[in-house]
Amino acid sequence: VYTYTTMIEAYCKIRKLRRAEMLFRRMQEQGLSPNAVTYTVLIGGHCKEGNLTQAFKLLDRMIGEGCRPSICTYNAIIDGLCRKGRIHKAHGLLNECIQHGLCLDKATYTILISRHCKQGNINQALKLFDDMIDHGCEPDIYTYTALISGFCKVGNLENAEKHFSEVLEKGMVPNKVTYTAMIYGHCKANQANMAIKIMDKMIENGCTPDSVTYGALIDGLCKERKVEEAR
RNA sequence: CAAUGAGCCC
Repeated sequence: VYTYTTMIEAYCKIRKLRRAEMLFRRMQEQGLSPNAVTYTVLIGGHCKEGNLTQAFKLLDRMIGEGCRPSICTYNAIIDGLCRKGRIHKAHGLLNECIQHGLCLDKATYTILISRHCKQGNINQALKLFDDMIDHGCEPDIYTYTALISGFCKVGNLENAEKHFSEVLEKGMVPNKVTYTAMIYGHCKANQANMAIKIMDKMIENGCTPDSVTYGALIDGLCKERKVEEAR
């Protein structure tokens, strides 16, 4: 089962869902029962392809066969729904999780926070951030990065910086993604000089800027007509 | 640690 699951995951990663489904069928023909991980991998693969119909079909089947979905299973579907902009339905699934006795985890909240941030709905994101803390679920660097990115997107650098400081105060370590979000925010606010300072700090702290980091920076520099600097 | 979550442009 472990081996099949790993292979199914590999096919999902390279977006060969038909191959993945084939293996899923074959393992059952061999008398092997897919477990929660197998189902989650396949459901996640379909969600990433945007095939929510198939994802829900598998979820039903999983439950029908007495295989209990985990929070990872639901998170995969919640993420898929969010990507399709069906955030309301995603929120609806939270109740289903709770009915199944599952505890929402950091990923659940981060998926939703990230989505609200992308829509510029920072207040809703903050509400979820508070909710998660109320429920004893501590935000981690992923959650903070999503939130910081949300503040950057709406040009609220003050709050972005405030949460960045909070990360440090809590002893968490900002990573490449966190710094890139900050750089993007400053570029967007026409503070390219500050963005460059942040990049220097990022390098000092052992994070290597990647193509996304440079992409954000080049965009910002070009906007400020500092094409030469961008070069 | 076999499965879920965060960053630019498009």
